Amino acid sequence: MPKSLYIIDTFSLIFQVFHALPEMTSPQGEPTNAVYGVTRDLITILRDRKPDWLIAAMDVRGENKRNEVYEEYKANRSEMPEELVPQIPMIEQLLAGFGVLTLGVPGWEADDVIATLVETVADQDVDVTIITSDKDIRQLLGPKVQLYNFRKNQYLKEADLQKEWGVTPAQVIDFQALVGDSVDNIPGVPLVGPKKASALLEKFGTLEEVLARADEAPGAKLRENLKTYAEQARVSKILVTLRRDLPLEVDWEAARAGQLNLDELAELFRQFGFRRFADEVKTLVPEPSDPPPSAAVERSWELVETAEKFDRFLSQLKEQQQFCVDLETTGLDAVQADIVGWAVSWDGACGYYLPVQAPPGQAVLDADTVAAALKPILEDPEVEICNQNLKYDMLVLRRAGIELQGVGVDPMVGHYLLDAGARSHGLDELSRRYLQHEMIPISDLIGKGKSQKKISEVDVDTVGEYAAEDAQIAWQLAQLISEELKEQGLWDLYWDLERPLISILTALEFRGIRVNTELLQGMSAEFAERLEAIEREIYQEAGREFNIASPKQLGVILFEELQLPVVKKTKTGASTDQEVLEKLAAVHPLPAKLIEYRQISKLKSTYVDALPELVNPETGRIHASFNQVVAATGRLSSSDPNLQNIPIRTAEGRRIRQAFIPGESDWRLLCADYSQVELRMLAHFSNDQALVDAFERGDDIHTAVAAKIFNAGPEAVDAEMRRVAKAVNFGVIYGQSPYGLSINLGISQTEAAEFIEGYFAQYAGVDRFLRILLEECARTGYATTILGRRREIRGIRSGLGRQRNLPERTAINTVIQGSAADLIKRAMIQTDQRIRKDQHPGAMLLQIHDELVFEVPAAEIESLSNIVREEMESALDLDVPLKVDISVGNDWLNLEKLG
DNA sequence: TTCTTCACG
DNA sequence: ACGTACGTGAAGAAT
Repeated sequence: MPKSLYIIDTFSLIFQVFHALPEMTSPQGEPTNAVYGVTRDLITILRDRKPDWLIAAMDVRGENKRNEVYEEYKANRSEMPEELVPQIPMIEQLLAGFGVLTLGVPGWEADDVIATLVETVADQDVDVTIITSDKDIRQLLGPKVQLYNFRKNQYLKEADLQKEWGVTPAQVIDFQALVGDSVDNIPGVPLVGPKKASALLEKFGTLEEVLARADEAPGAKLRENLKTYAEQARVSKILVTLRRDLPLEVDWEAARAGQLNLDELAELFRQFGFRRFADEVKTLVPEPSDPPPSAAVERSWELVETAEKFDRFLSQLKEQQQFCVDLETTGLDAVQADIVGWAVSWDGACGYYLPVQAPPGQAVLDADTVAAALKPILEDPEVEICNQNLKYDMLVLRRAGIELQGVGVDPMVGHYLLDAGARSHGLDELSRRYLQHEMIPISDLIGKGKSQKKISEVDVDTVGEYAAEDAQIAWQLAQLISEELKEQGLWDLYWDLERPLISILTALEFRGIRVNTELLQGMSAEFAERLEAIEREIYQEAGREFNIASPKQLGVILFEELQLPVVKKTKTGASTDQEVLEKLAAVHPLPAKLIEYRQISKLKSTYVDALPELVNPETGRIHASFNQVVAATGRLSSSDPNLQNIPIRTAEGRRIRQAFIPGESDWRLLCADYSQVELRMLAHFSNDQALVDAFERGDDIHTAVAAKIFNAGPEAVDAEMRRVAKAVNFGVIYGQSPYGLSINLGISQTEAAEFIEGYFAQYAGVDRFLRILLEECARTGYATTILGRRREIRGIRSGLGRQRNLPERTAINTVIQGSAADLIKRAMIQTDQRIRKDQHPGAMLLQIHDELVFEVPAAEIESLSNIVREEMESALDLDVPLKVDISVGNDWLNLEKLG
């Protein structure tokens, strides 16, 4: 059986699908029709053709070599359509996800790459199919080479060429040289089209023969042209001749078709909004898939399970200034997990595993002995320790009485700075990406589903191999990512900001926050009663019982049975969200009750009932996670539970805050929040005089802006004017559109547009800043914050209208939100340093984007408040003052403002 | 697992 | 003509 090679003429395919398909957009609003078309075609090829190899030939930027022969070559090519430009990188990601090898040679065209590939396999038993609509490539046709046009679903073989052009593949070049090509601006010979070219070549055989015997051609004008334009025909021939000898190294293993990265594809499809492809691609992976080639470094590992081995290990470890520690533990929750074993590596090549828990009959080290021996090393600030997600290990160690000091490079956190928007910063993904190494899945050890084993029940050899691999790979990644951080100018941001934050977050999570569970249980009972009462009223109004929590069933009640109007739709049906219910409340009593039900039920299930479940029985406190690598803007996020979204906006919800209390009765909570940080950032960046002045005077910023846009004195600003100004202020930070503002304020789009115009007229500096921001982002491809944190943003248009698309809004918001995140991170570090230097008993408990919460002995409120205010207000030196408001109380609800 | 809804800055 | 502020996490229903 001959093998089959499919080669995609990538840009030919892209242009075809782009023009064939209607406009489509991703959930983010980026155009996706070409991406969609390419996806569909790739799936079709892999599913229906099952090629052995699949290669995408690309044009690569660089001086086009054909221009050296003929300046005008492709001179009349128009620019790529605007809607297609952002789709090219998306398609590149897609090809990578499908595991399609892409090949290109700078300065040469995809056609030449294809010709070279065809030449490379010419003497082998390989059938080649080239996916293209390009006629130039017909010169490659042969007994084993065919072309395929996807849109026409049409193959073109050697024999078809004879029918269509009346020439043999060997004559294609001469044929095109005579005919020319207006698309590529190849001149050819005037008066000669396909028909005449075909006739001439049939009679004379070759171009040279045609030119030599021009006198024998029919027609006076034709004879003259063949002589006059002989040289032009020869140049044309050079232009259309594809190079078959480009320097091309083909990695045939990488070119093997069907090596899909399903995780990556799933993520891409989600991003692009291609729901139906997700399942389809799963069927394309041959089962079982062969593991890809292993890492470049030869790795080995040793089990350290006896006292003698441990002594030898320890003396070696003491020599190391840098190493990686990875703990295997009994659980995922770091503040409840015990150590099962220690994996250590200091060169990526050799790894060690020290078991302290194992199945009966297997030798282990004594847990306390190991911890005691390692403690001084881990607590030596001169020893640099790295690991993937080091915060986890630090938390487990804290519980074992060890406070790790020398935090080095955490590849996860480092990678977050390199590519904040990456789908994953996980070890598996980084290993694939940086080391081309597929890691042992944890499920190989403990299985999955309900038959999962505990890791302490798995034999030490199996766990050891797995654990040592983790430590070794993390060590290698730490080296590679350090280098890349340095190359990209992100090292200082890592070392001075994110790295110290790892320790701070560890301490904060370890400490946790005390919660009054009795109070919450009381509220739960109260809410339960109220829900029952509202439920009865709802059933009465609806005329029957149904599941109120089901948007689908509720839709039936509202829009079919009660015949209320559909206000807006979701993907799956009529929307029943709060905005809709508020509108419907005007015409029926039921929606108002639904709003109340939803509110109480949300509070009960998400907070009142969930929080007590998360109280750690050992500490009586909640130890939430603060994640450093989730938010693409640089913010932290919180989970298990999310303590950054505890209700405050409604009186009913705010009551939940009463349950958050200091750890001791004579302690208090102290909350410090930045006043208007994002608008201050905007003022700083834009240096807009009016805005800066307002902050320097200490004006209420919304009132000041209202006065400006309504052209009134500040004393004349009423509540309504201030409300409008506040919405406009928020809008600026988000890259507002008149539509968005009109919805927010409940006014017409025309009015909204006028407010926006008014704002930018008064604050011309802001207008200028935003234009420059977008211009820079379009040029560099990144939004960059005040401390140099970067987020890749694709799809910024260079035209600078005020109507902004998603990438533009994202860019604006990322710079502002991200800079505010930089600010508070630095404030956390400064404050933490001061607290430790002054040996202050106060402790940081929470960070909520622009706010820090501490607990402090009542007697030390003033001292802590001074530290916090000073450090927060001086964390960055901006062109506007920073203002911090501080309040103190016995719980998180009843706070009184200080000073 | 995905969708809808809603809590926060 | 279309869809529309930025960034998160969690619960419950539907798939």
